Amino acid sequence: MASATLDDVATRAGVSAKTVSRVVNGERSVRPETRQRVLRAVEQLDYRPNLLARGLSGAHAYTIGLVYDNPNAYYILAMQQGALSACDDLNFGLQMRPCNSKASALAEDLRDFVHRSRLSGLVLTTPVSERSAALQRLAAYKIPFVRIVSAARDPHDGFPCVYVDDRDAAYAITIHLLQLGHQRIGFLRGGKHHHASAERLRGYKEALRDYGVPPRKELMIDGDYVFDDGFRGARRLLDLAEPPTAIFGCNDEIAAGALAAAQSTGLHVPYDVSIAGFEDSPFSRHSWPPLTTARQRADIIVERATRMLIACIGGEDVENEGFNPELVVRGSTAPPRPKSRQRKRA
Amino acid sequence: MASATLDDVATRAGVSAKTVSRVVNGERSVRPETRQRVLRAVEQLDYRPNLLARGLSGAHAYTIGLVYDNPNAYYILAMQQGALSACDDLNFGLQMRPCNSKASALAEDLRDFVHRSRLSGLVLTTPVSERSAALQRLAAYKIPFVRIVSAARDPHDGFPCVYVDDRDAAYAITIHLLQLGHQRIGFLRGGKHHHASAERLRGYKEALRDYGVPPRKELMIDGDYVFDDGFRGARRLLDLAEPPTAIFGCNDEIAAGALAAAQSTGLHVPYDVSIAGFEDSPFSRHSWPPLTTARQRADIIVERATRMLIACIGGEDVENEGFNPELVVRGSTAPPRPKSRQRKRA
DNA sequence: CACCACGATGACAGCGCTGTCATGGTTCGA
DNA sequence: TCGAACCATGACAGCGCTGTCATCGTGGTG
Repeated sequence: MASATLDDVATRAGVSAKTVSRVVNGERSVRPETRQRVLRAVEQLDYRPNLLARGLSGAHAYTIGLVYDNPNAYYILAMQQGALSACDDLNFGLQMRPCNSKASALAEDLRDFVHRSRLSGLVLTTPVSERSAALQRLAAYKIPFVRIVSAARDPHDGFPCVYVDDRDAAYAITIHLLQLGHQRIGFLRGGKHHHASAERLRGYKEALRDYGVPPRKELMIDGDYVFDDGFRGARRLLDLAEPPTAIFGCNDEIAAGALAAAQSTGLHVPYDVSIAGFEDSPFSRHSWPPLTTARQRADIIVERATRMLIACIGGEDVENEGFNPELVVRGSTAPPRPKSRQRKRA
Repeated sequence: MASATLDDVATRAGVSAKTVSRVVNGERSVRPETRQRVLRAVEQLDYRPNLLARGLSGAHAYTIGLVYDNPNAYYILAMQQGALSACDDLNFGLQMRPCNSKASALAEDLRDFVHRSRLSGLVLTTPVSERSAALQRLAAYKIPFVRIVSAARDPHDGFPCVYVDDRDAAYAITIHLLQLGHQRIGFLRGGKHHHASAERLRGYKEALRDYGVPPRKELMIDGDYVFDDGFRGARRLLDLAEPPTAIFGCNDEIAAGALAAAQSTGLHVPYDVSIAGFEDSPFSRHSWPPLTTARQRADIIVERATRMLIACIGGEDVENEGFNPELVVRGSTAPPRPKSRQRKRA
């Protein structure tokens, strides 16, 4: 009924409880032969360490925190899934924590969160992971963390991270639009305080440059990662004297807003205007037409980050790792209408 | 630095640790005067019980589990928010757990989850809360739980619950459509194994009956709570010889699918066909046109359920409580076109 | 060969709390 | 008036684990 304890395993393996503890925690100084005996006993008894006891006794609770501040439900859920799967696998607990990344006392809020539950460390997702002052403070508090950032390359700044090349994916999307024949491509930017949005903007600009298309200020519109800003931004673009023939939204929700704006104006997507998003959230699959976008496997990315964090906590050296989102072409992008038939509204 | 312990509080209040424990846990037998002294000390030291120690020592871990099996990200997130806010407030921990409600060993999976973390109890959300065989087993395992169910009235079945009157809300939505002048109203049903979907269907039928409109088999289509089924179902409805002038989707995602189907067929919503959803998820606000729907405050409902559960665990008697979703009218519903102009496609 | 360093292991205390039981004081009824 | 019943409180052990330190055996070194 009650699950096996360290002592049960120790008795069965003919060693002391402390030795079992050593094996379970992957400490070095155990003879391979002893280790084998212990592992066998662990398996036979289906032993699983009691997180409560571990936490009470040890220096930390063998539990990590997943910290997010994001309006995107699908994204958060995917991240939770990824973190949960890593934690389950490695016998760690998981605390999920929404937070306010703009709070001035962010680092202190997180510190309290960590101390209260004696957390072993944090996985910081964007945009929390981009508040560099807070990161410094967390490091000063000796709180281990792994962060997920938007960068083309390993930042090599001393903090472990998983980096996602948003620039590259935005570049690919823009190239896709250019290859379809679009020359006037609107860009709806998301969250100024998200580094990812700057990276995506960069990818967009670099693609234009490589195709010899001059960037135009009036085609780039600021906003937040929300539907309404996508809607408003797209309206502004479509009301221009010379409106864009394609719109690239900085994430799927923005793109969904743009799609709604186009439809509310009587335009047909993709015939009158092409629309692309970013993220491959269900949004992009569940609109009509479904959105061309960039697939980001948040679950896999966060699972990786979680494993890195737990390795760090265990004192292992870890290497930063990069991910590339991939282009997903769906029905919301098509070649522009020939000039003569442009701007015809239903 | 390190936070205060029971002993610190005890010393300050001039009592034993056990007495502080009694006060903190709301046990009866403490003199009001002593209680006051202790509470003052607790406040002064900003004492918060250590969940790890509590769990290790006590019969349970002062932590509850939130169990869900739902494809709807917004819904889950809202529920998490609600549970978190109650737990934070009451010094309980929270474990969030997706699960497979169709698993035959559901009760045993949950039991293992509870035992492994020594959870104090579970909040069961739909459809997990509707697997009555599993509920019986959980009760037999002596696992406390509070469930959220779809019912017009307190079920009085001995298990505590929060009940949501889906029937009533579906009735209101259908009446809204009838009052606009619709006579042929399609119904896209969601998840057969969700009791809520049966309740919503019931509300739909009862509204038709009260308006003297005969229900028609061919206008009610089965499916799951997913976009694709909404899309396919709506296509089937719109392809009928005499298609409906309004479609009621069993949740917002289904309705979004129906919306996409209508648009993909060249129909204009709401002029050619009205569409209503259920749930008030961002989906319903972020489509074009935004969806008429029924607002369900999942966060508030789950917060209430969580408080009930914790009260139960503390040995208090609790009363079941009901919630009514409310009708939200948006742009996706309008009077049907006059007969002569119907079925004109763009 | 004596000595030391080091690797492998175990004994033991204690993390912060609650459950159990004991204690002393008070109240109540016969 | 006395004992039973009861209330308020405290002493103490122990939940399952890890950190610290002690112990023992081994191999290398001068």
